[in-house]
Amino acid sequence: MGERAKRGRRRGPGRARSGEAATRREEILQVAARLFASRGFEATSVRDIAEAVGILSGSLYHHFATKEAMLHEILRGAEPLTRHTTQVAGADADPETRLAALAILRLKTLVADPVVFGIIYNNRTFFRERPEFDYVERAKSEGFEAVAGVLEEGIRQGLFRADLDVFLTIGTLYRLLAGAADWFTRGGFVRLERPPREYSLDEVIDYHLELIFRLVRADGRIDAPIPRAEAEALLAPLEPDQRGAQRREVRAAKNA
Amino acid sequence: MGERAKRGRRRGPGRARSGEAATRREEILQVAARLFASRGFEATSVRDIAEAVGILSGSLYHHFATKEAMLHEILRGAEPLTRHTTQVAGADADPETRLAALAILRLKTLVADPVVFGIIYNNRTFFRERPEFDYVERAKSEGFEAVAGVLEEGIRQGLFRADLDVFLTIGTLYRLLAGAADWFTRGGFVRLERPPREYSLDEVIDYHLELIFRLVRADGRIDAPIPRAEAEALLAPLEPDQRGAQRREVRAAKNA
DNA sequence: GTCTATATTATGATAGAC
DNA sequence: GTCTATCATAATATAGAC
Repeated sequence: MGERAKRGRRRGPGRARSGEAATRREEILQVAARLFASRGFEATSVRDIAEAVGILSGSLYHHFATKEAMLHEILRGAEPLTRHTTQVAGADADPETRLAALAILRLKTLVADPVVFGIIYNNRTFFRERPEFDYVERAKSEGFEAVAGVLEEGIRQGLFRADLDVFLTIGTLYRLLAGAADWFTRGGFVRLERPPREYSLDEVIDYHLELIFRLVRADGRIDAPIPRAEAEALLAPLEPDQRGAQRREVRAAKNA
Repeated sequence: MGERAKRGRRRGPGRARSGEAATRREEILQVAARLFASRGFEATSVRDIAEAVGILSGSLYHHFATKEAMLHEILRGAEPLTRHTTQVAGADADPETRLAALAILRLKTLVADPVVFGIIYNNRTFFRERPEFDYVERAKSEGFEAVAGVLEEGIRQGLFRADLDVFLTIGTLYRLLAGAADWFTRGGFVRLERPPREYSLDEVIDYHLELIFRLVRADGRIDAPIPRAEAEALLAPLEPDQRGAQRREVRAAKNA
């Protein structure tokens, strides 16, 4: 009957963090996603989700066939990153600009949707051993290969160090940015005696661009300007990813 | 007797993977630790552990009061790292050597005991929200402060960049090394079309030292030699950490 | 030190009333 | 779309025999 017809409407225009969900179904997904991200998928029970939504566990099965089905649907939120990564890697710009754009894209996207990417990050051993979820890994390696192409081009053009280990570097960048986003978003995995000041996403991006370019650039080019503005321009035409998420650009983190 | 005697003796004296356990209790702890590391603490059931040990779940409670008690005991394996970090940070050597030593110490230790540190890394949200486990975070921040002192001294001496953000940098280093160790130890979180070659721990250490020094050093000092040998010398007098773990020094990883 | 047996609670999931 | 009620299974944990 009518209830299925609503599925088409994924999201309303303004979807803040825990914000308004267009449909009941979406609301449940958001609540579940937050729990999966913070406690882990397996550690979250169907009853936890139901309770957080304010209904009984049995009622969830009116909306979703299984707990896993919820997760699959939540994970679709990660698709744009893979698509955008391939787009940017193949864009018409010099390798430095593309590399910067890829890093910014990644950091902004992970931070813009901390719930989805937190789930991916924090449940990676789970995803790795469940064949039903191997598309998660596949998406990652797709982006990985695209970035490799950019690095290799930069090396050929003499922009990046000839002795750069492309594979090690991309792996490092991915872990670096995932860790940074995780830290920035959630704030805090260390309680310090001298609590540090807060950081804006902008500062965090600059810090990591500098790190990346120091690591990657050929000798003598280390002081060249980092093409951040050009990189942002490359990203501008991309479909606005997680709508509403961008607003949080000036978030801050208290701990490390 | 015959029928139940079989069950107990699942494994002979030569027990696969992570080395001989002196006592039954230790053997159980090792098995449990491996499961906690790979599946997560909450996702591992007492029955899983018992089955892997070769006994019934009820029998575990002869050795341990609760599942959490096992985890607490396993986590004690992480104490040496904190102790050694403080020692090295306060050692009599220039800040560059100490910084290199701290990075090597951390990477080697995480790799030498991937099970314990894998548990810490992969269950960090769990630890964060359980007050009974907050000593895990406290240990981390203790090391954090020690490393901060080294960086600050290096800045004062003009070895490191004056504009270096100490807090951001240490957080980044910690995440970087934790991620690297996780990747190196477990091999693989991406399946690539062009599978990369394997890496020795030595190469991985060199790669990260170079990254760290490129990030941290004052302008003009980037080509100075990295004091790896001196750093290793600083580490030599430390008590040999997890017995038997050192042997695996030349492990390799297939994926990223 | 392990077994058998069991208590208790929590889990994912279903059926049918409203 | 939610509730009530329930099932089957799995969870952590215990008691006492051997």
